Amino acid sequence: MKRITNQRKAIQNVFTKHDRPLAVEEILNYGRETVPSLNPATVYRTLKILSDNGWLEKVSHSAFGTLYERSGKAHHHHFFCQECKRAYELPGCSLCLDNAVPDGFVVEDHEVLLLGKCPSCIGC
Amino acid sequence: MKRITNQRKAIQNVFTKHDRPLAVEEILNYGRETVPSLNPATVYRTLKILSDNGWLEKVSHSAFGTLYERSGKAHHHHFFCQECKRAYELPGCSLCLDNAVPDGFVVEDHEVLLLGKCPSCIGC
DNA sequence: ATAATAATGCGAATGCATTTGCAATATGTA
DNA sequence: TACATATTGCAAATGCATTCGCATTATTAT
Repeated sequence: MKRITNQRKAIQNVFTKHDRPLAVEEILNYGRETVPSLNPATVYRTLKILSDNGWLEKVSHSAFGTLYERSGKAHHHHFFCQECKRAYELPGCSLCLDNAVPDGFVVEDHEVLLLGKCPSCIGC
Repeated sequence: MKRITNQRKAIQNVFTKHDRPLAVEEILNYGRETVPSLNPATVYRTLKILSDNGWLEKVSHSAFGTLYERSGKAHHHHFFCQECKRAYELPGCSLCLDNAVPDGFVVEDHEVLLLGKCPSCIGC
C-alpha cells in the first residue's frame, strides 16, 4: 500500500459505514456506489493488503462463506440472518466453558455462531 | 443403494468403528484397510447415498472442512484438535442463550466449536 | 508538469473439492 | 450358472472462489 487510491478509500469506507462482517460481494457492491468501475480483483488485492497490515480480519464459516471485519475488536461472536444472509457482530460471549469438555481435552479457543432472523427480517 | 458391496460395507464400518465426525480422506484411508482399491469417487458417491437416506449427516466448518457423522444423535457440538486435526463429538451444550442477542434478533439455531488439544495430543 | 512506477481492470489461469462418463467388474436374480 | 444391471475405478470434467499477467491508468515525488 504505497499509494492512496479512490478504490482503496472506497473499500475502507465501506467498512466504516457498514460496521459488520462483510462478504467480498457485499464489499464490491457497496464500493461500487462510490467507484462504479470497482473490480473484484481489486477488492481481493485490497482485502489481502488490509488483512496483512492488520486493518482487517478474515472470518470464514460454511454457513456464510468468507467475511472480513475490522480487526482489534473485543472478544465476540457472530449472528447470521438466514433470511437476508447478513452477518452481525454480537457483543459479549454466551458460552460457559465449565465442564464443556470431557476429561483430557484442553480448550484453547472457541467459536459460537447464532443463526436466525435479524430485526429487519422479522415478519418477512 | 440396491446392492451391498464390499466398499459400501467398509465405509459404513468405518463409521461404526471410529465414532466421530470423519473427513472424506479419513474415510478413504480407514476404508482402504478393508478394501485397498477403494476410490475417492466411490467414497463420495456412497457418502451422498448415505446422507440422502438419512444414515449420515454432513457437517462443514472452515476450520476442519467437510465432515460426515452418523445421524440421529442428540443435540451436541464438536471439538477440533488443532494438533492432529481430528474432530470429536462433545456431549451436551455449553451455550447459555439468555441475553445472547440484542433486542430484535430471533435465534433459531446455533453452532459451537471448541478447539484445542485432544487427550492423545496433550504433551506433544 | 513530467517521469517513475504502483494500482487498476480485464480476462485467463489456478487450485481444490467434488462430479461425471464410461468401460470393466461385481452382485443378486431367475 | 448365466444374465441383467448396479457399482466401481479411473481419468477427465466441473464449479467455484481466488489469483495472476499484462496493458492501461492514476498517483506521488521531483
